[in-house]
Amino acid sequence: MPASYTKHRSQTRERILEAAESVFADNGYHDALVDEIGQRTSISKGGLYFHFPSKEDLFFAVMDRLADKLVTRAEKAALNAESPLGAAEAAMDDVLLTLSSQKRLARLLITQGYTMGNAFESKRSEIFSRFARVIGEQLHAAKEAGQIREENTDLASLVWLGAMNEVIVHWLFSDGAPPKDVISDLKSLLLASVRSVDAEALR
Amino acid sequence: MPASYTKHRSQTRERILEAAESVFADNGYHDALVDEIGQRTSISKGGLYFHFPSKEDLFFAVMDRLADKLVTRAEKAALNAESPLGAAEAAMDDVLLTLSSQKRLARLLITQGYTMGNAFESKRSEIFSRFARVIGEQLHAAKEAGQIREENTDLASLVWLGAMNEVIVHWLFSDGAPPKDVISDLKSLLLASVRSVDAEALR
DNA sequence: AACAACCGACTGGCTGGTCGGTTTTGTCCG
DNA sequence: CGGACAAAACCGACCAGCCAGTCGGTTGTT
Repeated sequence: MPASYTKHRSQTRERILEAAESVFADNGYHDALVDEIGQRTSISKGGLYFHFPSKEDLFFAVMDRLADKLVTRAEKAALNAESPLGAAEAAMDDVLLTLSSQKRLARLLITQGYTMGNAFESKRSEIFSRFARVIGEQLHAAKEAGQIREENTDLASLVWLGAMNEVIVHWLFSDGAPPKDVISDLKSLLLASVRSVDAEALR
Repeated sequence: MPASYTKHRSQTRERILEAAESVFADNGYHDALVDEIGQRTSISKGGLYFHFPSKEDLFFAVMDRLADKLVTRAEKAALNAESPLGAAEAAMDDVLLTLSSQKRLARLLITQGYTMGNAFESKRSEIFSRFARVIGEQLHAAKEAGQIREENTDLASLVWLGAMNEVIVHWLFSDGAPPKDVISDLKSLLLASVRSVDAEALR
């Protein structure tokens, strides 16, 4: 296989992933038609199946790519913070802002993890675990630094994740109400859930 | 229509709902076969379609029935509490215990709201709103009573709901680890998220 | 020539829903 | 009481639409 193939090949893969993302986001896994992904890509069904063995694999690739993008962004945002707790807050902020500015992505990421029957629920779990880990690491560091009271940082990161998830879902379903101040309220709620009494008194 | 029909009629409906609940819980909406519901009920497909106009309607009926049961239980549990915040805690406790003792129900309720394509996501939203309202009412009362600091009780109820949801999902996907002390840790996290500083100091 | 990349008409399995027919249940009357 | 009648309840073989995946063939690249 000549080397220059691989470049063009990955370009095409990317084009397909892009189109698939939007089709899955619009319709959900079941109602998304492989043919429509073909149309938006101007690649025939046969072409698609040359690059991805099945609709299912394509979907997984889309989800992974999406999670990569978000986690990378969030980690980068966390780097600029001064304290561990600040880092956790920054990561949370970044994810909330990103998702709330891209309704389609939010819908895809949150909603569609479930949509493929029992055999595939684990994919949702896998991706959410990645997010939980990012938060969890910061919380753990914050505990070491005495910034928080909470012992169970793994649980706390789940709580944060779940709360963020639910707030976004709620926003997804109710019309396009932008969660301006909701985000800051949410942050103070979650910070309060873990912050130590000392730190609380300082406010 | 003779009056005595209706009794037998609702019995049969109940039998169908029961079987449908278990089939949907096992397989998810899409992979659940109407024929299998028929088999478990010993009612033919035609019989099912006499009682429910479509698979979709049957699913909705199952979800509504489930939500009814849970909300009723939770409200009852809340009645026995001394304070509003205690009531919120009791309701949370009840739901967590109920769901964690019935994995299949939890899976159905939490997971399957999404599984029917974009047109039906609102059902999930509707049911979750009912739960949020139960929590929200208690939190609001707690605010009036000065038990909590948080202004935005609607948001707080979403946070609680989302956190509970995520913890349960996590438990669903990781093996059968029972969330014994996790529940009490979760409760203290959530209470801390809203409790006023005064109350905190009293602990 | 050889192989990658792509094409698109076709098919095969699947399953919600239908419908003409059968059985059961309740009612009415002689 | 019983038997005739109607409506409800139920049956299950069948149908029709849908769509992921296939495959023999074509085009482009090295």
